[in-house]
Amino acid sequence: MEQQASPSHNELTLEEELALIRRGAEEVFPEEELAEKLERSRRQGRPLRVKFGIDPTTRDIHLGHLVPVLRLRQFQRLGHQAVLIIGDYTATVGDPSGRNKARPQLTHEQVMENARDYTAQLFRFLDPERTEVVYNGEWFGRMRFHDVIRLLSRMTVARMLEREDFQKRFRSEVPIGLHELVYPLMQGYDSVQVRADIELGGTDQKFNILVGRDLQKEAGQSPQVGICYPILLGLDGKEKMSKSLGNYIALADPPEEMYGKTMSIPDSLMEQYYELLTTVSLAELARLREDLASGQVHPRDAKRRLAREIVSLFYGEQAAWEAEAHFDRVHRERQVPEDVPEVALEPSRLNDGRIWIAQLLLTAGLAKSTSEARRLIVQGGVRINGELVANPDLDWTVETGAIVQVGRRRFARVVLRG
RNA sequence: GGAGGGGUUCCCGAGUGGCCAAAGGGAGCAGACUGUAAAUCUGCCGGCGCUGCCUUCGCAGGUUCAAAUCCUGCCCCCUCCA
Repeated sequence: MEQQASPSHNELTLEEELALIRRGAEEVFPEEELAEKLERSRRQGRPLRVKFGIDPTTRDIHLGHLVPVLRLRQFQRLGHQAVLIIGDYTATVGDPSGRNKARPQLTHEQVMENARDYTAQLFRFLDPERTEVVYNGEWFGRMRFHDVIRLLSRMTVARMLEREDFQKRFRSEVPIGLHELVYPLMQGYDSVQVRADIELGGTDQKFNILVGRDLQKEAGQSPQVGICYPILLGLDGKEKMSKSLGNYIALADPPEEMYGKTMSIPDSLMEQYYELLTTVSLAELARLREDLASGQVHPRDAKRRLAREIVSLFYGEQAAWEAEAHFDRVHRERQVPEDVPEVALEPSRLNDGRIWIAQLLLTAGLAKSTSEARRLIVQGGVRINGELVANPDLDWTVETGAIVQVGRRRFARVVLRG
């Protein structure tokens, strides 16, 4: 799939290297400095230090988090040095970038726990030989109050409040905590500490990355180049991918789910996903775009391939084909999947071997309440063994092995226990 | 510290004594169409074995036949002044 780019600089021209690096990037600033840095790196035989920071604020990471990581991997394959910053300190502050309210502040213990999971997951993609992992608590934990004050003096209130996200919150009277104003300085200071040549991040990180440049300059370092990637949109195609919006594909999702979720994205999202999440070459993507435009390729087939690519990234090609087969069985042929979760019913809870259908849906987790179950039935969304259930008052005679279905894709298999 | 504005159902946001389980929008769910796409159309969208009943409008009390709406206290947020 991906050209396993050689660690040695010499096999690629500068232009080729630049092209690989620029893939998917929405912004590189300053543009010229990137080429200069690469050029100098080649001349001196010194790999660039490419910084990427994560705040372990949650345990499960999703594809959105992965975008810069995959780009970081690209750098490694080109022979550069990844500097992975675990924001154990910054996570307890909370990055306000692009937020419409303050993040909840986590305790250091929570953060450290998350951090373990995080790094384990990321090393499925990164080359440990070329990755330096550092915790920013290393330096922030040692700072004295007067060090903090000195750091704060580098920023002006006006510059902070210019930001769109703060402006919005200010206007709509949503509180802005002072600690939130400190965040960009902390991230910027990380860059000074690790002497970053390049920092990767989402476009929402632009401000923070620029602050890093300022601080580096003041520290007498050559300022880092920022490379920002678009914020990956979620499955709905509208909002950014995020856990709280529920429009995400988690790294931990099983293959079938990854495949299915990918198939449910709007067509308009395919190109972004291809570019940011797969290793399909840019030349091939250009061709695919043409074929789609001319009708040579059905969008559905392009999406099937995308889904396979994404599953392969995590589980390998074999699993990808299996996920596809599973998908076809369930969704194209509309058969019941083979791995339906079971609902265990205790005979003692039955009346004469019967159970109220709404209660069954509730027990099976297919409805949140009997009221909801009722609605689903009335609206024609419930089937037992493929038979539409029309009566919300039905007392159903339990049959072991029966398949209860809500909507198109939620199933449960009834099992009598005892 | 002083003055003013505000806290409504998942989110935004209307509602200032009964017609309010609370307008409208968004999200979500179900149905039709389809490629588990988009767009569109229809319905639902607090709970309860549900033609009825119960619980909700920051919290706690009170007035009233009747309160999201009036009164008192408390908590939280915002703005302006300093």
